[in-house]
Amino acid sequence: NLRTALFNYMIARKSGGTFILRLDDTDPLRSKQEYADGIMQDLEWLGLTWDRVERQSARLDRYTQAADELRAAGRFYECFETPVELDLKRKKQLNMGKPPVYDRSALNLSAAEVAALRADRAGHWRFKLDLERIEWTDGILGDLSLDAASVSDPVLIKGDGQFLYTLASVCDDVDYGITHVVRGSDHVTNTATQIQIIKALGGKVPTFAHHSLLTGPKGEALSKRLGTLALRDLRERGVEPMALLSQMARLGSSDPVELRGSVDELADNFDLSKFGSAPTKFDVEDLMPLTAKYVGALSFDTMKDALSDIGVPEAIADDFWSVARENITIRADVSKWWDLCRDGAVPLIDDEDAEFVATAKTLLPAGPWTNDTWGEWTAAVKQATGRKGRGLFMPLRKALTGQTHGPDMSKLMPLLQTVQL
RNA sequence: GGUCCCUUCGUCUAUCGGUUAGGACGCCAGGUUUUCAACCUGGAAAGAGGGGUUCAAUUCCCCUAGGGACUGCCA
Repeated sequence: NLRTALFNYMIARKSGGTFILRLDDTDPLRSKQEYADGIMQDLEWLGLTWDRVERQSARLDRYTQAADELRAAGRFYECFETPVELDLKRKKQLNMGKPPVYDRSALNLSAAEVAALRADRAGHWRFKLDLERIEWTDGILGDLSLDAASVSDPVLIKGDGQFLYTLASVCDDVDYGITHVVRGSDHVTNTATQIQIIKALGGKVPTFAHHSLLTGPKGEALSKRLGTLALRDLRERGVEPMALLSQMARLGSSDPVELRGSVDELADNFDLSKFGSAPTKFDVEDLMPLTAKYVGALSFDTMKDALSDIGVPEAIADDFWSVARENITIRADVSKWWDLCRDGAVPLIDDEDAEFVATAKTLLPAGPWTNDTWGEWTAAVKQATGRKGRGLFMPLRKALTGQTHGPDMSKLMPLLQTVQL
């Protein structure tokens, strides 16, 4: 969903268009304000700003009018099968090896039969497809076509009078003058029937583009992993919006995935035609290196408050950030380095280095340490032990930080408030 | 069952009949840096399988296999 929104956002921004957030809320039971709020919060977190919001629930009159138009054009007919009956029909067709397409038996009802059925139950309304080959050129998939006979006449109004997504969205697209419909390829079949409805309503058919769907790293449907891939989860894991956006804007295209500073920058080089049509594998873990890169580039001013929150003294906060920034993945990781600076680390000393480290310890200068301390100390240790290079530095790094990786030692030493060596 | 789309290095992809099949990320190896990282250079790494058409097929056609999607009074 994010990818679709992002594509649309970028196309709108790049072409000077309008990005409309449309809430498909025709079903009052399933449409709650909190859901809409959730969507808007996610978009805000990502920095995808919309130019206006449209609610389908506010346009019911318009949909009624559109339905009347279709009826007048003879493209709309009332059906009375119950869901159970329809289900049974489908199963029967399947059993006979036939496609489960609605048989249009409602078309054969006499006026008297319709009257009788109406008295008994509420009918639902279907759009009568022209049984022709529907063709269009997709912005990503190229030339497509679908035989209308292979799909059922779409239901546009439910028995309870509720308008369905297909009618409402087509109607909106026509009224708002939508030029580009960019969505997942799970909608290609819908597109075929929607083209006919748009034409029946006298609207101009927009440009359609269907992007491939993402799968997990092993090619499995993403929906199976959705539990851990919600935007909210990614946010909690510390994934940075720009990392996510950078990934989503390019994954599946022939452009390399590179961290960009803003959505506008991403939009500049965005080109739908560079996307492939095959399902695209997506690995959440790929987001972490991008996040690390983004976080590493964050200015001290941006991090100032966060650093003060974890107790970094103002006097050394700037220096601390410049040391920590390149050694963390997510923002929250700074606290690990601050813990180390504040409390020291349990020394990591290999057996063969025990004697060496003991010697080094006796040569450790008294505080306060400066940027020169590391150089002076290692020089003294080098002279005393004859060690050099990696064999000299690594054991000292491990003794002081308890780790094999980390910041530039000369810059880290002055920041160590405590040493457990 | 039907319909639609798809299949090139591990991953995302380029190639619009003739290429040493290119790039990016990742990976490996060197180099550089008095540490970590970064950086530089180099390297390994691919046309699902089978038939055609053609002087020539990754490219065009067919079949098979595999993947994705749709097949709702959901969106």
